[in-house]
Amino acid sequence: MADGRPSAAISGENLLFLTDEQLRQGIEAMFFAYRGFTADPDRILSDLAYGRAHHRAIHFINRAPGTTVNNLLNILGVTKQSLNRVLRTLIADGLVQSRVGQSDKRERHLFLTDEGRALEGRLSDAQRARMRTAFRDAGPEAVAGFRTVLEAMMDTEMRRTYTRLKESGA
Amino acid sequence: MADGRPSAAISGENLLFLTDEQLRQGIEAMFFAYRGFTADPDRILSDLAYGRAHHRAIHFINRAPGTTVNNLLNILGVTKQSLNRVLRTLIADGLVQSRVGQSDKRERHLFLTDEGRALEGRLSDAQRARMRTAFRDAGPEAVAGFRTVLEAMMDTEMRRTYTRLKESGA
DNA sequence: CTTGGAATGTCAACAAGGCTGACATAAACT
DNA sequence: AGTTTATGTCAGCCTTGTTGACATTCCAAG
Repeated sequence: MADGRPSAAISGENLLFLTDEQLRQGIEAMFFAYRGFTADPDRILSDLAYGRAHHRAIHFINRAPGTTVNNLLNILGVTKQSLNRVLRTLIADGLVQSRVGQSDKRERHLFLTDEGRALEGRLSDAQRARMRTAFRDAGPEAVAGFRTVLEAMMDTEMRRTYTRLKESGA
Repeated sequence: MADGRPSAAISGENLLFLTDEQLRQGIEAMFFAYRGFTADPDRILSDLAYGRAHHRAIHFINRAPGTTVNNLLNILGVTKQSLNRVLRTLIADGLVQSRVGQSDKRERHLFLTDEGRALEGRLSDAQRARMRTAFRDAGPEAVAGFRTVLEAMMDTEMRRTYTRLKESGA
């Protein structure tokens, strides 16, 4: 618990690697970087009376058009009631379209309208711009390391979801 | 905006580097990893009727004992009113002590009590455990890249704060 | 020294977005 | 057919963000 001392997990080449202080720096880096990560879309959204929750819904509907509410729930990791509130406003505002499933009429399939896609574009452009600058400044090897660590930090469940999306994408 | 195409910023060695698809994977990795990052402390906190805001306050008071409310505000990036509510409960519960400044009586200097330090320990232990596993699995070079990218992703202001904390720590 | 403004922190009220509970509808199983 | 399970919606609560109003303290100009 005291700083400077190497922490519990020491094995092989990691002798002087994982001090509590270094872990804490990693924690704080995550905290401050996440603020930067969300800052640009947040600015756009606040002008529109939307929040981060709307952004997340729009992002993943764009990523997997026709997805069901239930599927979106698993990706986002919130309750269906919470997601529903957000979807309701997006549908009312004409950014998202909800179609009753044909094989299973309990399901609603979600799509972005043209207007929804337009906002999605604005938001991703802003977020990608920052990511692009950061990636370029850091260089390809740093980016590879960045992704490796982030993947290792996810829960197993989320890593599976992430991987599935990744492979469906490219 | 279409995937597969290399994005705007192309320069030198980065020829095939920054496609929109890769940037989007970075964005999604951040999203899913941050969930994992906060999951363990969140579980502990929910048993105690505290939230992430309490965790953040406790973390940085521990990191910089005697800090003022105003200073904490700049670190956390929320309004003083919002922080104040959290601090009030922590003080009422005896986890944080607030002392009126001696040179400037408007200021309140914040300290963790023994009980506060105990909770801080539980929370950081949980969060560090995950970070340690991720770092170990990823290896030292990946960790270096991880930190480089995160730093590049911060706003200038936050990067300064982060660096100041980092240098005061080790 | 006093007075007006700036800095610091507190209290109150509101909004976004988490949560659980209750419920309607459709499907599936016995 | 009748019960159980899955999906989605509506209502209400809690945390934590926000702005507005205010008390206290400091400091600088007169």
